[in-house]
Amino acid sequence: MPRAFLVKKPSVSPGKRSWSDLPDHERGDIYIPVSVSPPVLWDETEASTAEVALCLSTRKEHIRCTQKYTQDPHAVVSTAELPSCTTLGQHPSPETERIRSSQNSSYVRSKIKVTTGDPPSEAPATIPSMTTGPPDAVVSPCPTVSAGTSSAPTAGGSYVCQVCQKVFQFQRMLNRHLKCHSEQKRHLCTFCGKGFNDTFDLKRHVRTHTGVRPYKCTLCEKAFTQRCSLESHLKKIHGVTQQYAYKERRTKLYVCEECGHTASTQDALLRHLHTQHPNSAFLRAKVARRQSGAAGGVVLEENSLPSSPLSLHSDDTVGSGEQ
DNA sequence: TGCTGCGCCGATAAATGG
DNA sequence: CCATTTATCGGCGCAGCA
Repeated sequence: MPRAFLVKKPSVSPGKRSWSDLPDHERGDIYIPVSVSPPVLWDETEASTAEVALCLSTRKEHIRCTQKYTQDPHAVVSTAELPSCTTLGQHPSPETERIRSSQNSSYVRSKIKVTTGDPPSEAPATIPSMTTGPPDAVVSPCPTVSAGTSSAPTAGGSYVCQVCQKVFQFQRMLNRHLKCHSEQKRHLCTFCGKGFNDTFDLKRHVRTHTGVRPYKCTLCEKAFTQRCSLESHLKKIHGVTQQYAYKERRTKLYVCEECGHTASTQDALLRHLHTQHPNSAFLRAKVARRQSGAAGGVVLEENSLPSSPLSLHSDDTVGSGEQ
């Protein structure tokens, strides 16, 4: 999908970022952590999170740590052999908390994409009130309000975002798009406090903290957090181009975010979880969801914490595969 | 049965480090 | 400069709900 509507934004050195010096609208979608505390879902049998801190003390150290084990064939093959820094859901030690807080200033960086379509010169952090759109298009409401109150599409059959004037063919596309303008429904990383509009985005991000790298190169020992990174590596380093049709879905990989273990089927992942992580948040969430479904859809607070990476597990690796 | 939200995926931008 | 990492966001499948 071409992204011609994307434009570059002047880079800002993350190490020099001073959030207090920036107006809200320039902070973009970087969440300013208020109180980031992980849920109490700790597995006492797991190793100390001090090792996490050691791995995450700086970005450089973090990379060194993850690369060290990703280049170690013994480390990447078996999930149980992964370093403890890949384990989620452990009680944060003071050291870990210190590292996390330090990361807020040195690790998080702005990656704001700006859409074209004649947006306001200074995109405000708060969504402006609705303005008049093109006469033949349905105008989106303020994203901070309900995104589903637009009427049916007009003869043009288009839905227009009033923030950036982008046009969508379907209302649900517009609703989805409005999230990127909204301050609501942020999914917060418990490691660094960064916010995301999508749980999957948060899940991917958390891998940068945990060291989980599900996508492993079969030709060398490198591993990656994102599939596209692996495909890029295969193409550039090994000259292997994946043969996929345009928009063809790759084989789904079921990832255990507890340790990075991957499975080709949901059943295999569940077996792994039952044997290796019987107290995992994912399994607990699965049980809780079953119970909540029986109780009328009440979601347990523990599994609905938006800031918890563990909360991802409830719909994470299973996700659509469960659907 | 259609609508909607959620989650996943992929394309791609941008930053980083060797 | 290039490989890699990380982040953003549109597209889409699926399940739940009215």
